[in-house]
Amino acid sequence: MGNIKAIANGSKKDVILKKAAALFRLKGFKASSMRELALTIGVEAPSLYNHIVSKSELLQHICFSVANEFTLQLQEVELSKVSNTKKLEQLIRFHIKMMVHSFDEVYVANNEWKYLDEPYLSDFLKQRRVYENKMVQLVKEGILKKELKNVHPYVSVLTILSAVRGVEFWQRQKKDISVEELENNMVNQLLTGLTNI
Amino acid sequence: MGNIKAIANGSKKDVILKKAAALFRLKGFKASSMRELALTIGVEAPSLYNHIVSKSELLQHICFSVANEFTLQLQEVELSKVSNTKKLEQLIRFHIKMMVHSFDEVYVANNEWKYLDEPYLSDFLKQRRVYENKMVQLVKEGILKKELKNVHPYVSVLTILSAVRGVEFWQRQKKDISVEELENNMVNQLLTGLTNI
DNA sequence: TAACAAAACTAACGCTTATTAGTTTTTAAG
DNA sequence: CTTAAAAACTAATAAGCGTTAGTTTTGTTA
Repeated sequence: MGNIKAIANGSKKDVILKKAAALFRLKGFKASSMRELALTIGVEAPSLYNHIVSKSELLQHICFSVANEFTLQLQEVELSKVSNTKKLEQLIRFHIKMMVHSFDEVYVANNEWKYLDEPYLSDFLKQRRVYENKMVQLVKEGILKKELKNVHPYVSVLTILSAVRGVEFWQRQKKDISVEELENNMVNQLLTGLTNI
Repeated sequence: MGNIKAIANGSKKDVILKKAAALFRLKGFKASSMRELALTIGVEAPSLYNHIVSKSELLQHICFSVANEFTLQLQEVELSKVSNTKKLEQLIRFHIKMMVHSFDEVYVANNEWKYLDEPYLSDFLKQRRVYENKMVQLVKEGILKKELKNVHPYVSVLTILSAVRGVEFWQRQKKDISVEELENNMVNQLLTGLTNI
């Protein structure tokens, strides 16, 4: 039929991973068939198995490469010598940028992780829990330093992490607003609110 | 094997719908089989078809009953004679309450609507678009009345609607914080922000 | 050009799926 | 008790799934 075109500096597996992320995002992991994935690549389904181990492996790779990117960025932010408010702002901006530039992958990690097999499922959830707890810690410290209002730290983190996922909807009608505008508006609403006083 | 126990004031179909919402929420629509649904009800899979038309019909019913509840509440809020800020607050609180009290159904409507068949899929998306646009209008008016900051209305609505979905995470560890506390904290963060000044 | 490895192909397997057909059991009314 | 309807059952179907086996084509190096 055809053959898998490797992109510059990327293996054929990378091509499969990219197409898989796009398909899984669009149709969901369970509703995406290996035959359909192969079709978007221009190859027969069994040919994929010369490059990958299984369908599950694709999901694992997508979920953990996203999780690792977030974990890495969090570690970097934690080390930086700025206020806790600024740290939270940096994280919010990073989340938005990830949603914009790696939309398929982030969406899949956010919405399809439940189809991970063990032990990957437990590992993923653990990594996410650690991430959340570290953000909660940032908020707690910000409150102690009087930078932040006396909010419930966990609810605050949960609100932030959910809010940034709203970029998903922006993806569909990105025409009339730039990434910078999106980012600034979202950061402002989360940090300083919507109302005048 | 068994038989479907109708709950007080509800048909057997209602029982199936309730169990379907719970299963679809937990495993996702595509990964939920009619056999497994039947098992949770205590009946063989083909027996379900004495009460329902198809698996798709279950999803349609769940999605549209949720969508209609939100649409109805929005109409009520629009008619009330309070400030636009208060209208938005009422809507946020309603979203949180729905996430708390009809979690399975709202989650399914939020996350599994893509598996709706046509023409239901288009109808659902249209109804959601209308809902979003009406919220955008509330924000626009609030800005004109100087109640609200000069934010980008669409980004603001998208942030609010995503943020309230964060209640999903609260559902897993609801022990150490009450619904009221959750609701007040989330409303405050969205309307007045996280930072001191 | 010969030889070897990589990667494509076709065919098929075993399994699961939603759903239908046909039959038996349960429930409710006269 | 009889009867009719409702709702359960068993068995089976056709379609789709991820994946494997075995074979052929393609690409690379000597």
